[in-house]
Amino acid sequence: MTTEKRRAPAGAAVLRGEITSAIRAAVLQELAQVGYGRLSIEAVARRAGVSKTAIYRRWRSKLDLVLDMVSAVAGRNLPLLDTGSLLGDLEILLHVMARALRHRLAAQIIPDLLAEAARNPQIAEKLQTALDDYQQAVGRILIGRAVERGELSPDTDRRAAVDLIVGPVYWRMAISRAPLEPTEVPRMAAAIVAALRVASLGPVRGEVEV
Amino acid sequence: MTTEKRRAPAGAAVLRGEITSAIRAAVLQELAQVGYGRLSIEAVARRAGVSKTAIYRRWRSKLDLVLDMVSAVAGRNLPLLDTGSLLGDLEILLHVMARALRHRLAAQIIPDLLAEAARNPQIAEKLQTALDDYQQAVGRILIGRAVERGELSPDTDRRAAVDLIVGPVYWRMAISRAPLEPTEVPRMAAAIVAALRVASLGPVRGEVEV
DNA sequence: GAACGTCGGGACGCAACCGTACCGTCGTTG
DNA sequence: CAACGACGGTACGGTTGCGTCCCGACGTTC
Repeated sequence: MTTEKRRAPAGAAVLRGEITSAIRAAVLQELAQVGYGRLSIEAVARRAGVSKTAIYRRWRSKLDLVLDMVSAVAGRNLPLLDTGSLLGDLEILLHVMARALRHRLAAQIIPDLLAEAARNPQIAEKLQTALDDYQQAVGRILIGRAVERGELSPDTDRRAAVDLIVGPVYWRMAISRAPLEPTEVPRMAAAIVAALRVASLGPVRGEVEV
Repeated sequence: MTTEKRRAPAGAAVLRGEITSAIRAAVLQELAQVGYGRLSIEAVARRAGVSKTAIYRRWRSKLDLVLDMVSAVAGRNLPLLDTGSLLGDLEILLHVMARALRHRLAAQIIPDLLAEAARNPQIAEKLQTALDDYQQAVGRILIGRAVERGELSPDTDRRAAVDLIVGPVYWRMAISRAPLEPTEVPRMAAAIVAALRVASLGPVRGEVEV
């Protein structure tokens, strides 16, 4: 046995990036069109104009493929401008979310994967992690700044705050699927600010009589 | 040819209700476990302990089956108590929604079907109709009453109001999938009331500088 | 109590997809 | 310029599900 040095792969023996990109794009299209449940490697290959082998060489399975794409997208940060006021920050966040959800692909894929996450532990982990990061970022940045400025009480419940912030836009665009005009954003932001102020005051008396 | 009267089907020649129920239950279980995309008649039959034929005799196809179940569930009304105040009404609505979404089946099936609706026109029609009804009911009942009481301005945007009301609970329970403690409901309701008051004031000046 | 007629069940042909094995191709490296 | 070695593509067996057809079973009605 000779312990000879392996030559580094080169020439035609190297993954072609164009093909990898084609596969990624095809996956997004398929994901939007048929959802994760019915996503088939064959269809992806067909759409990408590529052989199945090309896919299996890059990812071990369908799950692997999707997980990889999720982490690629979900890893992005959330670089929000600091406008100097909770209201301004909120408007920007809402605009960013609305713009993202306006894309056909995103508006179909995100709800689909979130639903899938409820039953697939692997996807759930990746996705919930990303989601938690996102929510924590929103909480830390938006709420944190507002607290520093004195706009909100320091013991604001971040989770509850995030629900109030993110819920309405998501409902409107991903569930109700009605367009959110950019002109509506300021009003929604103002409403949310009011909600956050009240929510940060702590528990409210007002039990419902049953 | 004798034009004899047909005897009405009777005896063993009649659909057995118990089997229909078994199928319905099995569909819900399967829908929750694998989603609409991967829902298979065979699996439903297996789980229900029934033959495929039994299913095809009742519904023409998978789509038919699901559509039928959707309309059965979605047809329900929303009989909200009138507590005399927007806050009280809101608390009840939130409790009702939270309770519904706490059920494992509902929490899995609803987001799944909503995602599916985005790509399947038939489901979309049935589901969006139900959703619109629901939203209109919320708008008409909750907002309408509040307007009558003078708690909100008459020209409140109902769609925007519904987003503010329904979005946060849905996000918390169906997307973020964190439990919503009953004790949190009053605070959330109070926050939403504040948001609605502000939102009903009409457009807000406060464009974001970019 | 016999005839009726739909019932549920099993089997079938067809189609789609999974994941793998093999084969000729091709660009770089030494 | 020749040898290397991973590349992309085709072909394959196995599995699963769809929707249909035919069969014996069975309870009511006349």
